[in-house]
Amino acid sequence: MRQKRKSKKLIQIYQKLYTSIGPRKWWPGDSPFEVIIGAILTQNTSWKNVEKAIKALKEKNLLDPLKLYNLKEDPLAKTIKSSGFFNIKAKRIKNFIYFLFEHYQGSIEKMFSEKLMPLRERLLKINGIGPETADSILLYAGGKPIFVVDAYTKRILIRHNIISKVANYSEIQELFMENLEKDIRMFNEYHALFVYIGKHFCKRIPDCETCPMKGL
DNA sequence: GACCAGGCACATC
DNA sequence: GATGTGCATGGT
Repeated sequence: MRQKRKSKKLIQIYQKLYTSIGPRKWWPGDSPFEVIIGAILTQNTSWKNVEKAIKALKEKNLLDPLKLYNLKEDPLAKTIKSSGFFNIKAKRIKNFIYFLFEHYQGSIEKMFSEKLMPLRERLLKINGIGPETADSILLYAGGKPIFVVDAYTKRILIRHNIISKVANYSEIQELFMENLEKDIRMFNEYHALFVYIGKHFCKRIPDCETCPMKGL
């Protein structure tokens, strides 16, 4: 498909999803820091289980960079137990916190004052932060124009014959970044709408008949 | 009781 | 570089 057609197609899908489903108001969270912690906790995990973990952190008054800096890994793991993979996620949160203090004196604001791509490269060097987590942090916590790709995005695009089964993260991301305006608001909604479609229609056993993307 | 969920790192070939 | 596996809880 030529560039212009691709771009038209992607805009068409977005408009269909937005008009039939409406704004998703993502990311649920009271602060950029909460969004970052949520992004790590939701790795291969249902959001319901993540919400419980975040609630537990709030109840212990631990949802704060310095508090987490001073908290040992073991009590952190116990607190986020409901999110699954709790030992490894406790490590990943601590890795991010150490990064935040090492480079930005623990300030989320200072971190996000960095330019998009240099910051993305730095985030990706943290053990436990991969492309989806990094991009979620950049877009939903930092308000930066980057397109987030996830398992739902890939599944939906494969089923609509827009990408091949072997397409990797950066190929899928480039499809959107190179064919759409770098519009933060749209990137925010677009990914959230894909998650909605993935959860409700484009499941392992898909429900294509009532799916808003039917025919696209 | 199997299967899945808003990934990632690491081992092995 | 591609493919497989461990990490773990809670909902359907």
